[in-house]
Amino acid sequence: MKQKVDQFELKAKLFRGFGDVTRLSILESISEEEKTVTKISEELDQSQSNVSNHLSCLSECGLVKSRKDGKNRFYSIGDKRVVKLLKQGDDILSDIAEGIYSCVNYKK
Amino acid sequence: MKQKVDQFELKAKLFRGFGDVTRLSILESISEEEKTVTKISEELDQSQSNVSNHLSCLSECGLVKSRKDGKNRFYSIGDKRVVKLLKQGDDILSDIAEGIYSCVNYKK
DNA sequence: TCAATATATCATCAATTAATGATATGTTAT
DNA sequence: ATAACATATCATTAATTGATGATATATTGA
Repeated sequence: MKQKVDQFELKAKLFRGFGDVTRLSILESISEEEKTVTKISEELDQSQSNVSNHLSCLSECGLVKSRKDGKNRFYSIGDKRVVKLLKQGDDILSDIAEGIYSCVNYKK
Repeated sequence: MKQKVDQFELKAKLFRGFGDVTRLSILESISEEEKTVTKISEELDQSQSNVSNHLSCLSECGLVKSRKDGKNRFYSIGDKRVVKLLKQGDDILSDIAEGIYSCVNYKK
C-alpha cells in the first residue's frame, strides 16, 4: 500500500504539470511546433523568467525537450503521449465544462 | 485568443483535480468500486472531513458521482474517460517517473 | 424521542506554489 | 572586446490551496 501511495504521489505530480494555466498554455503552444522562450512569453503575455522557470520545470520532468540553436533554445513536447493526454482532457471537458467552471474550490 | 485562454483555464482546473495526492488516491480508490466516505478515509488514513471536502469538490466538477443509501453515500467515478485518463497517466509515468521524482519545484 | 452513525460544511491555519524583479550566463555580430 | 540579444537562475513576495477541528445536518434503530 505504501508503494501505491508513492506511485500516486508521482502521478499527482505528473498531472500537476498540466494543472496550471501558464504551464498548460506553454504545452499547448509548443504542441504543434517548437518555439523559443521569447516567442512563448510574447504569445502568452507572460514574463520571460516566468516562462523560463516553467519550462525548466517541465524539462526536468521530461514533459518537454529542447534543442539549442545559437542564441536560441527551441522547446517542444517530449513525448507524443503528452499531446494525446491533453487532447483527452478536451474530450472530457466538453461534457463537464460547466461543472468545472462553477467549481468554487479553485480560483481559475 | 482570449477564448483559448479561458479554455485552458478550465482544462488546467480539470487536471488539477488529478494533481493532488489525496484527490488522486480517492479517484483511484473508487475507480473499481463505489465506496463511502468513511471507507475511503479509513483506506487513505485521512480525516473524514478532508475526504468529504475533496469529494464535494470532485462531485461539483462532475468527476465523481454519488448515490445515497440510507445513512451512507456511495461515491464512484462519474465518467469512464476519467479512469482512462488516469491509466494513461501511468503509461507516461512508466517512462518519465525518474524525471518527475527528481523535480524539485514540487514537493510531493 | 434520543443516541448512534454517517456525512457535510466551514472558518482557520499552515504549507505550497506562481509570479516578479534583479542578476548571471551564454552567444553572436560589429 | 563589447554591445545586443536570448535564456537561466534565484530570492522574495503574494496568492492559492490542503488539512484540521469544530460543528451542523441527516438517517436509522432502540
